[in-house]
Amino acid sequence: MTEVKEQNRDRVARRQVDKFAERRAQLATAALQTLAELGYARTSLRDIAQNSEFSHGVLHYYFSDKFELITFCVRQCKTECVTHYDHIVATAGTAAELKQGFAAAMAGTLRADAPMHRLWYDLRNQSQFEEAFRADAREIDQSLEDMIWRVVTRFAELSETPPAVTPALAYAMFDGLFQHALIGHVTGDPTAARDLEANVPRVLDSLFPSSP
Amino acid sequence: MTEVKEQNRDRVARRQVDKFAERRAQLATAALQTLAELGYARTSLRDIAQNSEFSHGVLHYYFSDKFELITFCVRQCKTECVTHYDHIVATAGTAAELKQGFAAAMAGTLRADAPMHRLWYDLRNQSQFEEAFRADAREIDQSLEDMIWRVVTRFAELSETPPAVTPALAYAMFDGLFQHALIGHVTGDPTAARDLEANVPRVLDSLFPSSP
DNA sequence: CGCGAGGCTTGACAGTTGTCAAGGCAAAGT
DNA sequence: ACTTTGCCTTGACAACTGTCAAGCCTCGCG
Repeated sequence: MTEVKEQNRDRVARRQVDKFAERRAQLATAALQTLAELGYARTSLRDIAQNSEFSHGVLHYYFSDKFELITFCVRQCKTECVTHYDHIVATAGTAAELKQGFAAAMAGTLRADAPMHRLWYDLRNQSQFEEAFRADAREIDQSLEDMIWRVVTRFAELSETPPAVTPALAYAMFDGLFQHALIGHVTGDPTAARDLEANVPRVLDSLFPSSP
Repeated sequence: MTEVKEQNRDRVARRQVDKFAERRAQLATAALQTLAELGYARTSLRDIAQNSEFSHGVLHYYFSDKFELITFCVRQCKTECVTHYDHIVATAGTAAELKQGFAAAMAGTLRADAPMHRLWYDLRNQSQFEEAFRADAREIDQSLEDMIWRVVTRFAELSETPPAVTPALAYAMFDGLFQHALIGHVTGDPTAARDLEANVPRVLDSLFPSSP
């Protein structure tokens, strides 16, 4: 009896926790969409609420303050960003295939998720001014570096050449490449994605001691 | 007599124009300092005025609105950023000297002007959200690209090897490199500047068809 | 000397922002 | 049927923002 009661209470509690987490995610999605559209500087809590189906008061029911909301958003942003290239690494059978697939994936996400990416750069920049964001931004940056490094090392395996750079350097170069393509793409350069797709293989090659 | 009068009036007018321009520059310097410290998102006109020796009303005497002030700042930012490497290009006598001088200059300005640089990245990011900044950001970006390209072509001359990349690609890579070093430096990584100085030569070499 | 204009301060305005308390409403529990 | 609980809305608050008009001070000119 008491046992049954407790079980019920547990189940209810768990359902509530799930629902709570679900709502948080839902609101975070609305927040991400708004942030990606307006940028960090111009996004208010009311803007975010208006982009969801709730009123502005809800945000303080699910998040303690604006920082917690945005931090939560950043973490969710990570999930969307990081997993993009891993299946390419897994499925590519040859070095050339990996190279081309990687370039195509970068150009693809540039075209498809440009607002998301510009938001990521915005938030990473904010972390230079706002200490509260640093830990999360650093964590995401690290997992992006890891992701790039998985591509590089897999390419090294397939082409049987050891890479000539550190993970950090490889990431810095691809990130610079991508960011410039993004700026071009967002500001209306129609060839930005194509140029990126053409440049990624060149940069990837340059990471290895060329011996022709 | 009328001639003398007119000459006087002209001189007075010119002096006023000079004084006007001087004050604008002075206020822009205060604004730049504030922006570099707080970031675009958190800088108000009152913050800027408090960082100068005037009151907040002055800003609307010298600038029509906030956008004009910040745009003016961005242009002034350019002047400070762009001229940094040109004397290295002019004075270097050998390829090795240029390579080392360039790396040292990058590491030096990273250490000395980190807040300025993070502001530049902030503003360039804003230009992805705020169309009003795009033209100026693009212009600065272009002159930075040109500056990098001067280094690269000079290096090509001195080492008698043609570069294997486009100006845009060269700029993207050095910019990525610098930006990651900046983030590291600002967020407390003590080796960021040293790593940058070590990596710049590698990247510079990688821009040329290596033939060992 | 008076006076007009330029340069700057002051104070106020309307709008926006993050925050939070009071309350409504429906579903679950008893 | 009554209460409790969780979820959400509403409305208000104080602080802050960009903007601008009114006025003060000072300097140079007639």
